[in-house]
Amino acid sequence: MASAPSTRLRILNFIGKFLDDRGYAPTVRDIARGCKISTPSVVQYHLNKLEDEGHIQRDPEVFRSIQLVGRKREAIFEVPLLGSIAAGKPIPVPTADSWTSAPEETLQLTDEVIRNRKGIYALRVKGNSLIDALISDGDIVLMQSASTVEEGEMAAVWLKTAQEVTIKKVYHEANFIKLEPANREMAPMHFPPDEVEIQGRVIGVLRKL
Amino acid sequence: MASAPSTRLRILNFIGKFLDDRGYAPTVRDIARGCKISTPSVVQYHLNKLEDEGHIQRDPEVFRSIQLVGRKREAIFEVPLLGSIAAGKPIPVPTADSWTSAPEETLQLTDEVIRNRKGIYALRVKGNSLIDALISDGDIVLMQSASTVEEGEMAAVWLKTAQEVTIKKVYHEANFIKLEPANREMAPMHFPPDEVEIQGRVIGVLRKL
DNA sequence: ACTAGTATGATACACTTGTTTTAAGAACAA
DNA sequence: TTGTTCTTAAAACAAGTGTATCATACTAGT
Repeated sequence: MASAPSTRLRILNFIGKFLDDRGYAPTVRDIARGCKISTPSVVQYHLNKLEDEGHIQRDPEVFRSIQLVGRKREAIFEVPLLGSIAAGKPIPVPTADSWTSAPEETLQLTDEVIRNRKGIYALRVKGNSLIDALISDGDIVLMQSASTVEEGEMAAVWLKTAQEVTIKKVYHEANFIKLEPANREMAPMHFPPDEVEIQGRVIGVLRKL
Repeated sequence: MASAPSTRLRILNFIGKFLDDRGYAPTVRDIARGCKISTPSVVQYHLNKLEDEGHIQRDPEVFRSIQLVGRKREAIFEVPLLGSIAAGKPIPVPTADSWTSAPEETLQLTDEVIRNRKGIYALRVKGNSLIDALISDGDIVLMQSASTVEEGEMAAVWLKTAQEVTIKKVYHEANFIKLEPANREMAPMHFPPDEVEIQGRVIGVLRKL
């Protein structure tokens, strides 16, 4: 068992702080200096313990290779904010160009949301035309490029004669395409297949207040 | 000017890849091996150029101190998912214990959403009782501990006699507290001050589809 | 008291690694 | 040509650094 506000813990905290401050890991002697330990061997001793306990991880013989386990690194994805989605306007669809040229604005999202899907972009919602999809003015919709979607997936669709974009769950029925609002209190609508055009899959909604 | 798919660029990409793979920076000799360069001095030469150009940054004499500028480090926050929010149940309010003991589940969010606010936690929404706040079943609500909120801020409030939790914009009026739904098509409600209890500030909603 | 496990200390070895020096070829402009 | 700049090359130095060894003290359990 660890005993006091032990040297062990001091070392662990020092490593974290060093990492935050400098961006790379401390050496054995950095730790010794920082924790007022007289000699590398004591640090070495505790580092071995910490590694056994699973708190840190390091590559033998490699300088500055200490890493804190449980600290995630580099799971951030930059998602381009390609424009806005508003009533009566087709949504901006990403072109080949969109991915290479730097967009004006980006969102930073984690792996958890992206789940290594490709072709993700974001649109800011303007107005309350999507209220039946439980999406309000100012929300950000995460899209994935797609011209078809699976049964029941949420998609942004363009209604040709209505000249309107909407977000609904899409089901393919016999001779119609059924569009079902996220808000189940509202009735689904049916359209002939050539009347709707899938603009992309909706994979998330983000509302910052 | 840089000329070809130059050695310079190869080195830069190698550094990035090495960083992703190993979690710490390569040495001059690592780079030489990885880019099929015969000698450290060539790498050294290009590293100096890259540093002049502002692409990398490093501390002289410090091993493995290369960092890519423009790469965010440590912008991920782990937000504990403390429970769920459902109709007719008070929401879980974080205790001192909640922050120290490891929660079963966490969300990873970026600085962009957290904006160095403290006391952030998350709740999963069960059921459709919050539909008038444009929040549906399965959504995740980001909360900040608070017992009072500013005018017009979105808050989770406990309605005492109704025995119900709801999410509304809060306004303090003469003798009443006005609760306004996010969905503006719906009417606001008024309650005497001792009838409502602020459980926390709502700082965001996340819907994964 | 005895022993085992834990923690601290001092010192030294050998390898890693940033850096310097010197050299030479290639591209380009004056 | 001449000179300058950019690039690749080889070798070596000196300091930084992980690691090992040996020794000492403290604590807890028997």
